[in-house]
Amino acid sequence: MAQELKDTLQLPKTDFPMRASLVQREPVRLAHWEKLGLYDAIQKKRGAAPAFVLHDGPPFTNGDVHIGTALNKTLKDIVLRYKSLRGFRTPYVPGWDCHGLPIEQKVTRELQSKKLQVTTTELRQRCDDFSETWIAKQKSQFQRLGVLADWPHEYKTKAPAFEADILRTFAAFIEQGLVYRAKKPVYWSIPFETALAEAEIEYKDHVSPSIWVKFPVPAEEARKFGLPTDKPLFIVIWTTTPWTIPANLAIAVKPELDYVVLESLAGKFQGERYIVAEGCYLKFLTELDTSFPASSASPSDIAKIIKVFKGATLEKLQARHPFIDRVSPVVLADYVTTDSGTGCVHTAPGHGLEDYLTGLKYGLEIYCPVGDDGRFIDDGRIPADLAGLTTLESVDDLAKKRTSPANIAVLRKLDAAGALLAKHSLTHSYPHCWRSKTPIVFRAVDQWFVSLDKGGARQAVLEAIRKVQWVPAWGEARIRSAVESRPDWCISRQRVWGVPLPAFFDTQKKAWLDAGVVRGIADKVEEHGTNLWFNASPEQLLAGVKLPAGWPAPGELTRGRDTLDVWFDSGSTHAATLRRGLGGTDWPADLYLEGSDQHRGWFQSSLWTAVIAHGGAPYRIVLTHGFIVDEERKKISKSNTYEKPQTSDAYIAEYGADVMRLWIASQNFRDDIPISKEILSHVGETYRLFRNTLRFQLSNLFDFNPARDAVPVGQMDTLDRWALHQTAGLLQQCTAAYDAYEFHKVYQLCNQFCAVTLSATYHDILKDRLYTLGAAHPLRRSSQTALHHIFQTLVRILAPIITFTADEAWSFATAGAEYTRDSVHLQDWPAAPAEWADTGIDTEVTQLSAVRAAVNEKLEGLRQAGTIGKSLDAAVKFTGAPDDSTFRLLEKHRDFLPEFFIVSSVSLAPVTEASTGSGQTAMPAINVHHARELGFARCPRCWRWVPALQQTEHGDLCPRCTDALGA
RNA sequence: GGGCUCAUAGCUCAGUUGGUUAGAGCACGCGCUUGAUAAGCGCGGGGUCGAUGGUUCAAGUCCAUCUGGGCCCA
Repeated sequence: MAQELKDTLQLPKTDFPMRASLVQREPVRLAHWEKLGLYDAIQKKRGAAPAFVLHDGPPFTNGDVHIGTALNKTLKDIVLRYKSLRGFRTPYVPGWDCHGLPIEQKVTRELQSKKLQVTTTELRQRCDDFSETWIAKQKSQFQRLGVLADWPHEYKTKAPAFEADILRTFAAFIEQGLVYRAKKPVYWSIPFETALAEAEIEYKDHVSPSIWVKFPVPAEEARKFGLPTDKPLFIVIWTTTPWTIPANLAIAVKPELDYVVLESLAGKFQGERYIVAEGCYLKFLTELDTSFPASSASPSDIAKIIKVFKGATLEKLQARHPFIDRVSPVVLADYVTTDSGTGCVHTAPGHGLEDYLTGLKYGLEIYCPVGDDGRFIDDGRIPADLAGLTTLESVDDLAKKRTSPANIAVLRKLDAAGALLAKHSLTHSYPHCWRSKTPIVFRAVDQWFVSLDKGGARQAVLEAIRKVQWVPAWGEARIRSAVESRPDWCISRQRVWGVPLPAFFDTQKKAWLDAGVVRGIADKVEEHGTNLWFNASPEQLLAGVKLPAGWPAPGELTRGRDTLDVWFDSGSTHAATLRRGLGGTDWPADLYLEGSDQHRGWFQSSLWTAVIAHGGAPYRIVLTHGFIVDEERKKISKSNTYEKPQTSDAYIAEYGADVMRLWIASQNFRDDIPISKEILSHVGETYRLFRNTLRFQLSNLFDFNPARDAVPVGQMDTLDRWALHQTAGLLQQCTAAYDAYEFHKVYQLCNQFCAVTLSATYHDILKDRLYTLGAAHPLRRSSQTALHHIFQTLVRILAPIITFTADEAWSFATAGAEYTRDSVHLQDWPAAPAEWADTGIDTEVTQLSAVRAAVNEKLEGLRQAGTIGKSLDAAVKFTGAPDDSTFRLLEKHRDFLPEFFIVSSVSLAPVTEASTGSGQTAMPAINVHHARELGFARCPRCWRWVPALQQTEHGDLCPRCTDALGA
């Protein structure tokens, strides 16, 4: 009997499964899209539309896609899918960053472990293979995320055409006279006679000499700077690399630090005065006199402070080198500390990066009297007896903890000059060559640089920055400070896996570099790749290239061995893709979207190359995201407890792509982006909310054909019009959020909309009329019309984010099947007709909702007391003043109230004498009872309690159900 | 150490130009329903708005300092 009645209801029906099974089913949809040629179909559809070009920052091709990279690619995909729905043509050419040390190093280490010796060409080939392998893997991992892209037109920085464009960009730099050659200190391996990168350095304990050296301050200098002149005055420095003393060109002090003139009162240095930082003088005294402070003597017994002053006052004081006849001026540097040494730092611009930068600032020579072989060069400026001595500590030296010949000789010189105040041994962490295991030296070698100020380049870049829209806005300050503070760009690397820097050298080792020649070589590279540079002779390389006047004959030249900084590769991506119009792109890009670390990286390298070579920024908008952190907001790679999965695939395998995409959308990505099991499980809940919301709508539209059954908005029911009004609001707010790239707002808005507006309110109320009315009842059709519109709106709002699920729901809605030839991603962004908006209805329903909440509160009391179960068991009675606004509103919608409150009856009792007095705004009093108490009977079909049932062939039914059955 | 940046319920987010008892969804707890059912509904508890000091009649909101994160430098 009950079953028979149930069969007369219009119960929801759909094949759209409640369970998503994303992990299993997403790959099937991917294959379906592949078959449809979805990317091409979207491009074709928008073929004539204005373009929105997002230029892809290429991921480095040396490992699996990290969750952070997945975040980046997914954000790009969300942006593009949204823009595409909005009607833009959205070409997306993905890129791959292929060159660089990490790959070269991995390959080299692998070769080493196999004890293989290979040629440069072979090494490069293996790097190429390595990169290619990861490109294939990463590509499938990106695709698994649902990233839609023009994979056939992808760009690779190692592709010959791309490499040629890098060289052409470089040629533009040369042409403008920005490229020059100068020395810069690098890590240097003496046994291999090669520069090393940071990654090729191993830090190990090392025993070094620790020496205190005094630099005389001539009396006339002391006078100029207001220092006492009656006794000998020295500035004291400390170092652990005595061999760099011959290259000393300055002494650095910290401007805001206090310094003292200290007079020695005892021992062999009695009567001498030393300048050291105040914070260092006690320690310094300990070094001078080993009996202090172990003895009972107080510091004041062995030294006294004559004067105290700020470091800044010493700037440009000219001290003297201890054993070479030249000055050593005092310079100011912020990195000076009192942690070790004397606060007066020995500065040799040719032997240290900080020293080098200070040297540049003060116009000091980048002086390096040490050759490729690690030996002092007889340059006529260092003492002749030092020439030829090596700075290398042999394996034997290291074993016996002996120091290098160069160190020993310099120590002797210092001692002979009376400049050596103290000498000890110090065990500290020191960089060693990863292959020879010997200590490295810091040594200035010739490098190629780009002048960033010549021709006003820096100003032009700063100007270009102003014209770009930075999101968030602080990005502008960040890149500005990076651009303002960066020194000239060192573009040469002593590496193999990269684009060769096409310079030639004559027999005198003079460098030859010319824009036209570089272009000529670029043309050859475009055809043959850069292996040509490593394999061909200079004659072959230059064959057919017009040499500028004055160049030596090709036969007298050798080719340079440097490669270009990989930032030059990445800085050329816009030229090699957008300017070539690859995949239908244009220059400049509308959008660059990367992590905030790229302000100093790719955003900057791209900006310099674009401004210098092409006169403007390569992007109109730069959007940045933060970094992924764990539940404690610590960087994910530092998670200490256990090895957490960090690859995209590991998360996909557990949650599926749509949940991961929804997680990404849920986060305000401008800040740090936390990830944890808890967060993902909450996102999973929201995913189910969205899925079930769509499913409810789908399942209740099973018999609805919009062409046949749709009700014009003007004839729709009040509640349905309210729902449309709400939907219009949702659409308007979500559109604004998408336009501002604030996807987390879309997430919050949709969440609220689905949970509150729909599930708890609209859908819940609708069930009665959808299920129990006759199929074609106008009210039922009205609601179905609204559901249809809402579904169409919601599914498209969600489509850029949960791409798989939205497409799946779309297919069921339009074709009644899991897959169809059409796709939600080929549709247009929804539009809310003006007639959807009805502020009057919205205001009234909002007011009624407040009453509904109060009614629910009362019902809960009955439920807790065990009087009623479902709200349909209840009858509600309002008692209030007839002129009360709420009461009047209730009267106006009197017939609609039972349905709205989902109860069986609502009665309104006006009380003429306002018993409560002044209660103008007071809610009418609410009384709830079981409908049975009114003598009502329950209709077995619709479960509502009514005053009387009627006999029908289906048994006793309420009048409405009788009508519905046409009985 | 420096530059930029973040800090509101267990989680993710709102909090307009400083103005009543700081909001939402989810999660959690207690029920209901069994005609969205590995679903749905109702009610409820939960925050001294990172800390301290200041400006103000009034501060989550403005200022200073600090603490703890993040990115980039050193």
